[in-house]
Amino acid sequence: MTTKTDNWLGAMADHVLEHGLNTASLRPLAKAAGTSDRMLIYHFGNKDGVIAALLTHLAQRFTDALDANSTATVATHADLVADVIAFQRRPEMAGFLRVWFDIVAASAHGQSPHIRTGQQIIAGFVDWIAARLPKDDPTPHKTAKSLLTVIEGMAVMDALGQSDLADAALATLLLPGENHHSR
Amino acid sequence: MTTKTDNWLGAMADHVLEHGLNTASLRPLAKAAGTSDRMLIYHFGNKDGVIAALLTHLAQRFTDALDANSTATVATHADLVADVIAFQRRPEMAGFLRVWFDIVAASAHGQSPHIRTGQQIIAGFVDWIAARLPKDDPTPHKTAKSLLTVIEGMAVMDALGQSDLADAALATLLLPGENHHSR
DNA sequence: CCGCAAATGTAGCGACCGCTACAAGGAGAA
DNA sequence: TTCTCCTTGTAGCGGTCGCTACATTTGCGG
Repeated sequence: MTTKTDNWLGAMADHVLEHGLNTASLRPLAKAAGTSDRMLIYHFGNKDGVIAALLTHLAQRFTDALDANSTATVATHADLVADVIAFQRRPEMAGFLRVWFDIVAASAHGQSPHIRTGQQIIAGFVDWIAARLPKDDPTPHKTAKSLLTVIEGMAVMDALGQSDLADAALATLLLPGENHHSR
Repeated sequence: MTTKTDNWLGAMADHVLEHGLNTASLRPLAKAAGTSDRMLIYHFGNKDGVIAALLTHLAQRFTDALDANSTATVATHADLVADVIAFQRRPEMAGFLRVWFDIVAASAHGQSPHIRTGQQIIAGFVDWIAARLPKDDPTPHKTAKSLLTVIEGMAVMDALGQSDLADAALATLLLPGENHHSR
């Protein structure tokens, strides 16, 4: 059964996806959940408890969104990365991207719950990518990590309104033909 | 000559590099600058003016830090990226990284001054990389954009405490030998 | 010196923050 | 019913926020 606090978390997550995580405060969160700040403190202990619960809920939501978009395996690394980027650029994913960079920024400031959630999301993302890699990859997990790093870099460029720069990276890095210098 | 507000900006930038940009408020900023919130509002109009001035100052500082670290050209893309990452991982750059992700997060939320500053920093960074590329690169600017995208992805992984993941990406993406699937 | 405008200090406003004291429901056990 | 404990509403505390009204000082041109 879904508990009352679970319902709250769903509504609060919607609010956070719309308005941001790091600027969220108790009274607006409570209003979005149809309750009061008094109750949030009562059931989660303090604001940190609310944020921690929200973070795990959001991580679960992101994993679910990935699985719901579970495409078949693709032929090339470039195709896979292009698919993921196209997925991230869908309008309904904009909220996730906003919250994602809120998490990354908080992690850069050393906030432990955010770091843990970020690692959790990364781990799920790596698995999801590895499962969709061409079957002949001898080290799919390692390949997935590399591709995800590129994807994150492209997401940064997208956030800065530099999607063209992200696309250039995709073309240069992952398409055969032009290649790298040896020593 | 350096104006009074310039001195303020330097001190406020120090404060922001230490304590974060998005959580900065007027009174602590003023204290760091040796003045009062009253004066910040008087000389910059409002808080947005203070932040905007701080953003351009910080962008200039980052560019200066890059130029001060102006190494010679390197032999391979992997070497160049590895150098940049080693540079970003130096302890004295930690504040910049924190502020950088504050800027990225704010950009993801659509805050125009942050987006503009982010683009400015990216542009300077691309130029800096392009100038250090092996001389035989036919399209150094384009190559620099791709490498910077990887660097940003690695920086995200670093912020999340996943430096090993970043290193794996560097090894797989930019080292010759193992390579990519064709269609 | 005077006059005046720029610069600065002091004090505080109204709003929001996280959180808490206190009392009142509300449901189940005796 | 009555007792008890979990839950909830009301009200407000002390603090910080961005910002402003008002008075005072400072420095410069005449």
